[in-house]
Formats: sequence, C-alpha cells, structure tokens
Amino acid sequence: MENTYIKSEIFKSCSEEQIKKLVELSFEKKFKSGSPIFFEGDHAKDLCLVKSGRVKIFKMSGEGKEQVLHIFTKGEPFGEAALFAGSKFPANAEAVEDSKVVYLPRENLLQMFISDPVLPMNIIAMLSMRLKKFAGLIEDLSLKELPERLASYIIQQELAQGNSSRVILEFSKGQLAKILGSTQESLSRTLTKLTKAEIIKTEKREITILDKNLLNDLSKGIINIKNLT
Amino acid sequence: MENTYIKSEIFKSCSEEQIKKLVELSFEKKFKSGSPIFFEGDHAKDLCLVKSGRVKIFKMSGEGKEQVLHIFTKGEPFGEAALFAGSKFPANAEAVEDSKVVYLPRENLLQMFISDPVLPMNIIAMLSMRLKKFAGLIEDLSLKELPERLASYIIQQELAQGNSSRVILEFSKGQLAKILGSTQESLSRTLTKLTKAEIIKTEKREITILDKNLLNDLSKGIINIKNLT
DNA sequence: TTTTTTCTTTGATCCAAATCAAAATTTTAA
DNA sequence: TTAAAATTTTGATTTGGATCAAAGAAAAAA
Repeated sequence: MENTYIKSEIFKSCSEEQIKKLVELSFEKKFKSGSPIFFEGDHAKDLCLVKSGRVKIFKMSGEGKEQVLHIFTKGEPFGEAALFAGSKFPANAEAVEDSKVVYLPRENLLQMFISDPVLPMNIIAMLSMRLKKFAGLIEDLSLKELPERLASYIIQQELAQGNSSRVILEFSKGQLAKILGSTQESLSRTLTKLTKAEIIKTEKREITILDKNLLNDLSKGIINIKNLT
Repeated sequence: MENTYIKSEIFKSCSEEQIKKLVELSFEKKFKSGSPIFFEGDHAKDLCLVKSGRVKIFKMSGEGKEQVLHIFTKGEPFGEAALFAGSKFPANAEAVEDSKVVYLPRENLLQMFISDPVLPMNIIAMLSMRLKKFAGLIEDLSLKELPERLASYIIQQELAQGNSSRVILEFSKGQLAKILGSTQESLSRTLTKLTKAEIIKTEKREITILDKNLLNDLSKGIINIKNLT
C-alpha cells in the first residue's frame, strides 16, 4: 500500500476513505541526508510526517553548539507544536538520513477534525507524550550528569531493541553526544569509564551490557562511577 | 462571580451553561504554602486548575536538587500531560503560596469535548504552547550559561510587568535560581556581576535595568559578561 | 588494495558553576 | 523592639565537563 506511512498513531482512528483523502491533499518532498527541512523561526503551515528516513529536531546556540530535542522516524509527525500554536517553529529540523517528508496543509487537517472527532484526541495524546518526554529531557539536562544519562540511554535502548543485553547504537557517537547534551569527547571518555568498570563492553557501534544491576543503579544515581573499581 | 477562575484560556469557548455544569462537576482543595499537591508517579485522574495562589511544577534529583519546570497562577490548568497521556504525572506539584486548586474529573472533561468541539482545539493550542516553552527551557539549560539565562529572564519579566525598566521579582532568589537551573549562590554572584557592569541595579526584590541594550546583547549571547568593565 | 575522508579516542588544559562554610542581611514572630 | 528564623551574600575550594590539539581507527571512495 502506498500510504502505509500514514499509519501513524494520530491517524489510527481514521477510516480508509479519510486516509485516502488525506493522501490526496498532502504533498511530499525529498531531503538528502544532512539537508535542512525547516529552520527555527520559519512559519508553520503544514503538518509534517516522516515518510521514510530520519529527521532530527534541534536547537542551536550562537557558537554553533547543538542540542537535539528529538529524532523522528517513519510515521511520526513533527513540528506540530508550531502548527497548533499558530506560529513559528521553535527549533530546526534536518534530515539525518535520506528522507521523505509528507506535508499535510493545516487547513485540511483542521477540516478532518470535524469529520473525525477522535482525531483531535489523538493529537492531544501525542502532544502530551511529547510534553512528558521533554520533561524527562529537562530533568536529565538539569539534574543528572553524563554517566547517569548515558546509562539511562543504554538501558532504554536495550529495552527497545529486545532485551538481549546488546545494543546497536542507532546514531554516530557524535550525534548521540548531542542527544545527551554533551560532546563527542566527553561521551567517549564516559564510555571508556563504563568499560573499565566492566559494566559494559563496546565494539564499534555495538554495546554489550555486562552488569545490568550496576548500570541500573548508575542510571538512577544510586551509585557513582567514581566509586567503582 | 464565583467561577471567574474558570475563565481560563482553555474554556473561553464554553457557554455560560457549560461553565456552570463544569463548576458543578468539579471539586476544590486548599493547600498551604509549601505543601505538596501531587508527586511524580501519582496517577492523574482529574484536570487541575489553579483557582488562587501559585503552583510550582518541578523535578527532583536523588540528591535533592530541584529543577522548576513551570509556575502556574490563577486560571491555568496543570498536570494535563499526564491526564491526556492517560498515565502518571511526570513531575511533582507544590503550592508556593496558600492556594486553591479546582479538580475536574477526567470523564467529565472528556464528555465536554463532545458538546463543545472547540474545547479540544483549545487544549491542543495550550499543549503546543507548553511544548514550545519546554523547548526554550531545554535550549536554555543546554546551550546558554547563567548570565544569558538571567538576562533573558529579566527582559521577559520587564515586558510582562509593563516595560518600565523596573522588575519586581515574583520569587525569592533561591526559587528563581531553581527556575533558571542553578543555585542560590551562583545566581547571587551573577546578579552582582551585572550590577558591577552597571547593566542593572538591585535593591532587595527590585531590579532596575540601567542598560537595556547591553542586557539584550547579553541575553542573546552577543556579548559576554567577562568582556565588560 | 590503497587512499582519502570521516569518526573516535586520548592527552593536556581550562572554566563555569557547584559545593562547603560562614557572615551579613532581611523578614517574621514574639 | 528585640529575638528568631529565613534568605542572601561573600569567600575558598572543588569538579564535571568543555575546549584545544593531535593521534588512531573505521568507513567510503578511488
């Protein structure tokens, strides 16, 4: 089916017919890896959906330091906050792989709200999830140090990747550093520390968890890297 | 009128009659300054609205460090993310003054969605605003240093308080430090620096802006405190 | 393969801000 | 007013992590 990408959570309540109309009303753009999709401050006119590839949402400081807010994959909408607050994008978007993005004009989406009253509820649920995620990121950045954040990330990924004590990093370490609010060098050093403490083992992009308990304690701030080995 | 507090943005589309019903269905609790309203992890069953006073939403680290996410005042709903994501509060809430909180049961709110289809749109707009605010906070915490954040805060407050070059701090400096993601001591020192550079003048809880241009440049990272005076 | 480019690690140094400690000030209560 | 409690300031020290610089390893291209 041509429109499986639209099998996004927020449209799950829509009928086949509605989805069909939706696809008709939407248009699509391709982006090469690394190219910008929109900039902070741009005016939001459409709902954006990742059709394929991956899209990074990020903030940038004057000195060029970058903080990743989110990375979206197939089926996920992005940039909705600006759309519904009727204003400008609060951050930048960039393709991190060759990607296709589907655009659904604001007006058409609002019209769909009328024919499908569950749709707004889905949007509300999605926005709420995002809000919770952001609350977590704020907590991480403000209250946790890098080893804690890294430990949390590894655990979360292990869970997402099927609990096998093995995690394949989905990003380059440089990219991951930006997600964790840090730098390449600091992340590398922290990874080394965890390895020396025999909590994990790394090989290229693969991390093996050797001591899940310790990793867990670390992620919760119960123990501190400094007090190990 | 007894229910002016309900003149919250999100209910602006509701008819008198609807508001009346809403008030009937809701109940109210009082909280003394400093007492908890809910804890992170509690199950969300009702929409909370500040009727009077002020409510602080915050995260807490294992070591007791605190990061304020938001401070809400009269008419503002809070804890909605959990409510609509159908789950648990992602942060703690506490009264920072003697406060009254109105609770509107989830079920009743959802029913109102049916009779007033604009209501969900208002909620979406509100959630979107929150999301944008959080994006800003993440940016601040991750990409800006304290003098920048403080300068932004002062400018924003001056605007909110009527552009008179005078700002009355709405919180204790200790509290403000937590909002800015810092500590009492660091904030105090930064305030002193700004004063020595003759950008501001402080007297107890009152800040007078002496050089708005410099303050502005500072908030945007164009200049740096170190390079002044 | 070999070369080139990109990514990652390691070393040395530096810095903003946290922490610990104590004095000074302001606010509140008696 | 005075005493007590809470808040704020100032000083000394520590520290996590950033930055600068360069070497090493992987991946991509030739």
